[in-house]
Amino acid sequence: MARTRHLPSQERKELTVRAVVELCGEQDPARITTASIAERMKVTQGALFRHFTGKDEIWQAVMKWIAEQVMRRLEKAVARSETPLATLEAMFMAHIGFITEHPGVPRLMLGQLQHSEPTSATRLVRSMLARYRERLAAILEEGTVCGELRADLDIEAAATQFIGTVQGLVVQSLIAGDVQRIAEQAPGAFLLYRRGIQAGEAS
Amino acid sequence: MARTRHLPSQERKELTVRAVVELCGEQDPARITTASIAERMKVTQGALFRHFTGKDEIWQAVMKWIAEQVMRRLEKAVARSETPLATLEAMFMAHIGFITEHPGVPRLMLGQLQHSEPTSATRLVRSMLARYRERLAAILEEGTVCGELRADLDIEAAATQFIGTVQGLVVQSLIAGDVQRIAEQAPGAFLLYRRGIQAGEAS
DNA sequence: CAGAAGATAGTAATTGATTACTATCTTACT
DNA sequence: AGTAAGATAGTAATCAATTACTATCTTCTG
Repeated sequence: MARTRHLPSQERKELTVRAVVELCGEQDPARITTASIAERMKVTQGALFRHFTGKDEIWQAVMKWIAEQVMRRLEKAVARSETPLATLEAMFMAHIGFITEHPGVPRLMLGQLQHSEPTSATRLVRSMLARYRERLAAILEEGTVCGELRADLDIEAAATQFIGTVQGLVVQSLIAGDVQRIAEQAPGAFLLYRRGIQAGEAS
Repeated sequence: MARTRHLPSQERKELTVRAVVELCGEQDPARITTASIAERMKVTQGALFRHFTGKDEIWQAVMKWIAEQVMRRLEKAVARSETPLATLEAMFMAHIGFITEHPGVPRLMLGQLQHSEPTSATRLVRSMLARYRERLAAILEEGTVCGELRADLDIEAAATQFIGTVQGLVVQSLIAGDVQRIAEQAPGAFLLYRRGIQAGEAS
């Protein structure tokens, strides 16, 4: 049996990220200590510093992982969809799916956004959200052009509202302490958002 | 000139709350120490414990203050409005107004919602948001009855989306680091929300 | 191909800084 | 004078980071 002490640094880093994401599903990121991370990994606290120069670098690695995961999923969703509206819905559900699979993610991102003096990790979050918005804006624009969305749509507001729709569900789940219910509420939430941006309907 | 050292405990408590709310506008609540609060108040750190039994009690006082302020404003907005839709808009703008006047408030509330083991302050936040939702649900219900809102409206989803609309603006401001721009974006955001819930329009 | 030599990863213990909280002395107000 | 509020000077606990040492893997040489 592979007792798997002694891992290559690369793998150990990945396990560290996993552990942190996991821990964020259970507690306030601000209260996560290097000791608690190490404990979760069955390693001593000092061992972490063989792979990271400091705690900051751990957060950075975590945010990098999240950014990659989210963006990969979003692009996949975009690729599979036909119309702008269908793309938006696929992105929405992909985002929600990622959150329900990794309940620590919202807490992680909100935790990073709290910092007013941006660390490296904070900058990563901000740039990810900025890219996210750009992606959204492009699709929304496309939707207005093809007539699927209201011609007078405020693109910026619609992008903010998209993220807000997710946020509403997230806040709801933080209050209820139950991340999984997000999945059930997601379709209804998107329907409401869709009605706000869609061109005049017949129903 | 009133050098105002030596204040009655009641006033000192109020100043403490003010100081904390102020500090939250500038930094992560999790990083606010009793020392930094005291410094802001021009008092020594130990003096705080003449008025609060512990840091928890400070957070509790802060959240109590916020809950009172928010609810007072919301009720005023409700009282002044005629139709359900006008009431919702007034509530929205009241909420946004409170946030722009006190930029620390979103960070404060989000910070509290991060805790998974609810403290007294956390419970206060949750119960405030619960009351908020109930209030919203009642108004939304009223709107469907009087025909101003879609008859098939999902009340729960619409309440979540209302809070989400605010959250979208908040997240936006945390990314941009500029709370004031919320005020400009608010009308556009509410318009989008309104279109999602309103009964078939003519425009 | 064996095995020494070096590199990499992990441990256990410690350090210095920070933090919430407290004990004791001092001042100011009534 | 007596008491409520504040200053001063602590304490114990926590935490990130470091250090000295050990275990394991990898590589190079004879």
